[in-house]
Amino acid sequence: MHTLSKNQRIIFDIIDKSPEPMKAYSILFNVQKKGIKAPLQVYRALDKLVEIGKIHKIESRNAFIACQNSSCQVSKATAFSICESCEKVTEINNSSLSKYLSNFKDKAGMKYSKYNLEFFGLCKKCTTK
Amino acid sequence: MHTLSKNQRIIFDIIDKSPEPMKAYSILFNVQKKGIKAPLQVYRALDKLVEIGKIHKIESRNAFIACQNSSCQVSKATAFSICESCEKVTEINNSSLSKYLSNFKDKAGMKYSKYNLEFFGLCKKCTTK
DNA sequence: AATTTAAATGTTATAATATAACACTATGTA
DNA sequence: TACATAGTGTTATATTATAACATTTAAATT
Ligand SMILES: [Zn+2]
Ligand SMILES: [Zn+2]
Ligand SMILES: [Zn+2]
Ligand SMILES: [Zn+2]
Repeated sequence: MHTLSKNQRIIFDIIDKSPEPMKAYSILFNVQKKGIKAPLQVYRALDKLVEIGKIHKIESRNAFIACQNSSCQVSKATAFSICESCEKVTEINNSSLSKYLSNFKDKAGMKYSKYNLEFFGLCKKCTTK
Repeated sequence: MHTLSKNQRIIFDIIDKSPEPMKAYSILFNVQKKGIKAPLQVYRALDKLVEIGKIHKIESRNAFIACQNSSCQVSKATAFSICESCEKVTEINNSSLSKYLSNFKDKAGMKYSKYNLEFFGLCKKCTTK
């Protein structure tokens, strides 16, 4: 089990507590009182946290979310649902989906080691509005 | 059928001719001789071209690729394979995959109108190296 | 054809996201 | 201790993207 460094812990905690994905400079702003003053300190911690699967990057939003899926130790197979109205993001944990995608083979004979899927739409709350 | 404006045409053509996804500022550099001088001119054309499905954005790379899939009029369901070694990107056109994903329903009852999937791995060429 | 509306353009400035380079410190291992 | 690896602090800079405003072009409506 990986033990987080000081900066990694600070930055993971703030992302983990956040109800929504956080952007790097919003994280920076929020951790300045804890002595983290430069973008690079944030990005280095983010890189590591992504690498070990504690957080994921929502590529379409340039934002980071804590892994909601305890089995997801490494960020190899990620899927998210994103509400285009309220921007709520949820990590999808569906074994049928992950099985289907992990076994997917294309014609070109490419061997995949990783995927990222982002669904967009309206969440239940925003649909009924 | 949508007819492209002058800037949209110039920018689509350069992306369409490119063997690899192009980044916005690389596009800008390449079209300056055609009178397009500012980032905004590029981004506005890119936005429109994405909207009408002539190009797609590869989110993990902040780069743009021409749609390889004539049936893909609108960018509602996109899938790509990305080689992490040579950065070759291919649009996946697989009806089983698109059917599976278009019909996917999550537990939260969210209705999806769009998805984007990016597979990562090594292409055939890079595997045998 | 004249009027109106919507879409696209040109331009300057600036915001937001991310990395390079270098010196230094902490931690684990032989 | 000596060595290797990972993490930190700092300054500067690169890259990606949008705001705001004036103007022009194209398309739709009368
Ligand atoms: Zn996860
Ligand atoms: Zn919502
Ligand atoms: Zn397409
Ligand atoms: Zn390759």
